[in-house]
Amino acid sequence: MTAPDRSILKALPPFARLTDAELDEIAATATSRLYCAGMSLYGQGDDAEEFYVVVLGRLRVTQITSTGEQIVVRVVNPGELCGIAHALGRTTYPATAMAVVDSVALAWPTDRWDDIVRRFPSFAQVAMGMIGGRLQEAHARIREMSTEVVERRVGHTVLRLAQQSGKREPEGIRIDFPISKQDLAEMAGTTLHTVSRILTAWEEAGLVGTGRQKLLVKEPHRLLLIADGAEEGLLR
Amino acid sequence: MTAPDRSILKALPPFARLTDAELDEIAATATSRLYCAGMSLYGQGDDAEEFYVVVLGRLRVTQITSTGEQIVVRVVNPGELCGIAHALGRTTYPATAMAVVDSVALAWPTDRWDDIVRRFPSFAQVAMGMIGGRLQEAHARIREMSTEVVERRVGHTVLRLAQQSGKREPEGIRIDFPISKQDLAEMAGTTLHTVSRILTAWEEAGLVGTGRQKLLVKEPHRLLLIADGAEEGLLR
DNA sequence: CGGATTGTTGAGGATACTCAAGTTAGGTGG
DNA sequence: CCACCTAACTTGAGTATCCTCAACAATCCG
Repeated sequence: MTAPDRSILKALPPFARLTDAELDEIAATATSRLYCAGMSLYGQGDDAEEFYVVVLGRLRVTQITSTGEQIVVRVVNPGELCGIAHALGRTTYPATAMAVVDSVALAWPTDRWDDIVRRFPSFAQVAMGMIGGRLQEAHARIREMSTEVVERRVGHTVLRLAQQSGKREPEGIRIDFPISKQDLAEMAGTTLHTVSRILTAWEEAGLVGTGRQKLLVKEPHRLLLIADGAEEGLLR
Repeated sequence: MTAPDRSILKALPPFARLTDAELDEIAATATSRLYCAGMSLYGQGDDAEEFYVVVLGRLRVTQITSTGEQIVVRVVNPGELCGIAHALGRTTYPATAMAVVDSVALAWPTDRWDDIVRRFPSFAQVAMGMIGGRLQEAHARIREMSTEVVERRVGHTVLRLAQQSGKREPEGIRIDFPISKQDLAEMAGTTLHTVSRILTAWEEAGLVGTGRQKLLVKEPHRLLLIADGAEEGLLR
């Protein structure tokens, strides 16, 4: 609920190249908020009154279709922007953002966006690069869903997750926040049943470790071979 | 091959709000190029040496996967940016852009991008909005591919095409550049066989008119009902 | 007019979904 | 701390959708 200190901003990529005076000015209009696991920052269809930068924790961004199915658009990691509907030319949020673990985010009123972009080109540049990264990820998903069989799609989904949000550990790359089979299914465009069968097969082969909302990628390299089609799938 | 006149720039959304002096300055570093149908502006994997704004014609942007399958990323219409790999944080083009009809585009050296963005916030704002639109379209495709059966997916693909690149005519909305069944399949994530069957069924119902690389949407409203699942599909 | 590209249509079959039933894990309250 | 309850997950069986394979037809262009 309080305005953040400049040192917090400085550690976030969008603000990394600003001077102390500039940071203070930007910090002055920000609000720091704590979201407990399960709380949402904003909902699909709401007026886009604020935009956010995540400081700590993880968010899951989802969309609901008109027929009630849900898809996971992305996971938001610390340092990333979200809720920037205005920059994308919208007045409402196209999706819902929810904290999957206790999270801290900075919020600015949406009408600060244009001013910040205009006055701080380095912010604009980083923001555009982040949007670009999301666009490329989206195209990768489209490509995968168009051309790959489920097992490879789930492979790429898991690998992307490991790369973007994973934590290196002695045994492998751990996804250190709760992720359900249903979530993975909604990311890969399949059902939780199919994800369950695939992960069980991979677990038996020692590629991954799974559990209730748990995921550990033990052999990313071999998983990549499967995802890229260089090695036969393990299902069935 | 020649530098363009400021009046040409002024008609393009990214430059619409600049002064004559600013336009002249931007025009000075631009090259106007004619691409005959079938020529490519750049290829997937090439160094991103230039970015473009299309003035006339249509481009088709495609990606080839490691296994040789192709997908259509998008169609580029006059007034739109393309080849902005640098802005998205890349050094190479992630896709190939090819003229589907004779087209004119303006080209700038990639290293002009940062300078233009920094000095002309209105350009930056329009550019970000365009990238945002692409991101939303990509998410719509992901949502459709995750949750919808083929016929509805093809419906949404055709409707998007009609909306973005169609031309109102007495009989309906015409796609006035060559578009093959294979192209539609690569946009909808299916095969040309399935697209052919679906369009034949729609044609028999009077929803569309089709032909070799031709497409006319006669009843967009009824097609929308099918695409949105409010009405039964016509296939089989 | 001939070749090449694009599109049509049918048959068969595999992939992955749906439906169903049960199991495990974790959190909560007594 | 244990019992219970719910949410998450597993596994099996049957089947629909849509892809693959195949052969042919139509259209365009030079």
